[in-house]
Amino acid sequence: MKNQIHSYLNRYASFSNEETNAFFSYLSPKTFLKKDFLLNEGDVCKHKFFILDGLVRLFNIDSKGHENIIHFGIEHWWTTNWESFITEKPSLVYIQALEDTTVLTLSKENLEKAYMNIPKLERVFRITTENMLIAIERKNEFYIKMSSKERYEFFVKELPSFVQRVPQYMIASYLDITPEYLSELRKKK
Amino acid sequence: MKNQIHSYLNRYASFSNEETNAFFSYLSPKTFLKKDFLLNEGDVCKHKFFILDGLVRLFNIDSKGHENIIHFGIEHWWTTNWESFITEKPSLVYIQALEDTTVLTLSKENLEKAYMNIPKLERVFRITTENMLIAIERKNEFYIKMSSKERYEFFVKELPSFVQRVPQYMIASYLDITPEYLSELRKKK
DNA sequence: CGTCTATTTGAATGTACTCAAAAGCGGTGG
DNA sequence: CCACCGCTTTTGAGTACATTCAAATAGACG
Repeated sequence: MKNQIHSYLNRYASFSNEETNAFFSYLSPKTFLKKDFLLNEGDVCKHKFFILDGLVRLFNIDSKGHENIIHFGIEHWWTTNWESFITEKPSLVYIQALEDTTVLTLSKENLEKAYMNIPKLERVFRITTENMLIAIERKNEFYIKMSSKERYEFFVKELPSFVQRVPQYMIASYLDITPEYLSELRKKK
Repeated sequence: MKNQIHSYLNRYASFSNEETNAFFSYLSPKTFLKKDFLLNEGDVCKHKFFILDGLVRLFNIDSKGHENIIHFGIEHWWTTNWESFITEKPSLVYIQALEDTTVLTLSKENLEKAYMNIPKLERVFRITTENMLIAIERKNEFYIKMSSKERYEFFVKELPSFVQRVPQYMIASYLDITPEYLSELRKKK
């Protein structure tokens, strides 16, 4: 698990073992059971989570009481509510484990310390944030142009493991399709 | 114009006049006439542009020959094709001036030099990239939930200056509405 | 004033949603 | 091991939202 962190850091700058260890010391492992919340609506999101094992969803509940899934998170991904984490305002979303999930937590406090002690980290996080930006924009461009059917087919093709692990109505929510209509689409195909 | 840059840099770290000047020396002004392209599809995007005055659009052309506007850029905003700029792959999009536009260009080469000479810049760009990420996610969440009508009303309310300066069919494109339907919506209202 | 571009209008169509109800499926207790 | 309960998925009818295509009208600019 330290390996994963080491290779993550060394993608965009070179870190000695000491530096990796220093960074690692800011992280602490935590386990959530299925249905546990990593973050509740209304709370300030004080951590980034590096998922070692498991699956989470980030969602909100709208004025009609409907859950809207915004992201999934899976092994080897960082997940957090960026907006709340950065602005330190109460979260509008929930993060919930869909399976028993083990994470490394990185508190905002520790992250700031880490930036101070290992300035090279700024570069790593600058670059990985840029990459996320690209990924989000690319996803948007695809999704906006696609019909519901195409979105679903794309999802199945790109993320087959999610199709196995996530109930269909949650996939529908993520793709902004009603569960009824997704069911129809699957039949037609 | 150096003021704008100075205040931009000092939002997230403190820069001396010397450092600001050093950064400024990496920038070079350039003027584009209305309809000129800052970036062509197929070219690698080698610059970030800080818009001093004017208005640009970033768009692609889909398989049916339709233009799809992805972003607008306006005074005091940075604009670029992130994906091409970062990956150095040919751009899938165009950036075009909708008015006569003056920018400061920052080449990727110069930006890398600047990171080397003024490491604090990593922090500034890390933070501003995070802020962009938040802005994009927030926009998505809003837009996904909104009907065409709501999207248009939101746009008019949030960005009234664009409504003045951008032709209606381009606003339709940006909001993913056909120009015909946007026309209807405006009538109904 | 004429030409080119942008906007509006209208009819027909398609895509996706709502609501209600039925069917399927998995786990739990008897 | 079966029966039941709760949750997920499917089915179907009716409807709303938004698109396509074609054509008319309006506006901007030389």
